[in-house]
Amino acid sequence: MNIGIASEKTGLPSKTIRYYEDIGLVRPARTDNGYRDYSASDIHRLKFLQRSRSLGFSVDECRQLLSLYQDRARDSADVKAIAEARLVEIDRKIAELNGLRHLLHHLVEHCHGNDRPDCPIIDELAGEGLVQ
Amino acid sequence: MNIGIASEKTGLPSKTIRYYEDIGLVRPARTDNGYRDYSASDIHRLKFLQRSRSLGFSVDECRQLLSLYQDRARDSADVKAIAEARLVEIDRKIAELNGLRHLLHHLVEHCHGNDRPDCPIIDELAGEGLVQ
DNA sequence: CTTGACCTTCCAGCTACTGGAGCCCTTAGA
DNA sequence: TCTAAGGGCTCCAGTAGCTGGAAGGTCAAG
Repeated sequence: MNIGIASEKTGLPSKTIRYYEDIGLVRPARTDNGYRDYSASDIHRLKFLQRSRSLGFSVDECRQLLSLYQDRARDSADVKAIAEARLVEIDRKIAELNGLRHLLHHLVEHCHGNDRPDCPIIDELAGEGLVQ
Repeated sequence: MNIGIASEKTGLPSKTIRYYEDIGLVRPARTDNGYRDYSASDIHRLKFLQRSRSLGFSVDECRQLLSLYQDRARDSADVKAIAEARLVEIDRKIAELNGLRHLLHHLVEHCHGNDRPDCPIIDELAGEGLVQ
């Protein structure tokens, strides 16, 4: 199966699929003319990667998850640990963004947004602001 | 004022300050020995950048904000527009992360996390999962 | 005179791709 | 049989925003 079809089946751009090969996440066969030839199990692997990435796992975490996936004797605890670490990270990020959102919203609300120069947002950035 | 002191005063690493000079955000004088020499107004600019960056503005937005800051005849509306765009982006990101968090939390909750291989997280990633 | 803490420049690397150039292969139509 | 379109291939460079490190210059203290 050519890379274009693999791309359609997995929802990953061809460029990305080649990249995943570069970094050793997938190893398709090659046909005589040098084209990559994806098997059903390659497609499965790529879909696994697509889903993992879209759940926010880093490429390196995906690598670990893939190897746990292949490992019939894995401990589910190992998978859970990776997912929980991700969850903690996501929570941290959400909290950070909520903090920013709060500050920024506060500033935006106090800015008239007209044709005059006085602006609490700029004042804040300049260190003469609303927020202590 | 040497870069080390500027770093202390602004909370930005020296490397970052040099980088900001590279991309034209700040232009310190030089002393005879070739050392960068930061004036009070350079420090002010750097602090402005530090605050803007920590509020989540991109370097390019910081550039725009800085030039609005210098512009005594600015319209506060222009500043507000940049901040509002940032706010929209932050909200989008928060929503995305909340979605991920929800999914991942759901999966983690259903994983026993023991020494057995069966794991709904892996199943989900493999496309045989809980989530439709 | 030496030591150590600074400073300088330049180059490479990080994440996870993405775009583009320049080329080859295959297939359908004129 | 020629040609054009639409794949595919490799390799190189660029994205954001730094960060680390090498190799060297400068300065103040002891």
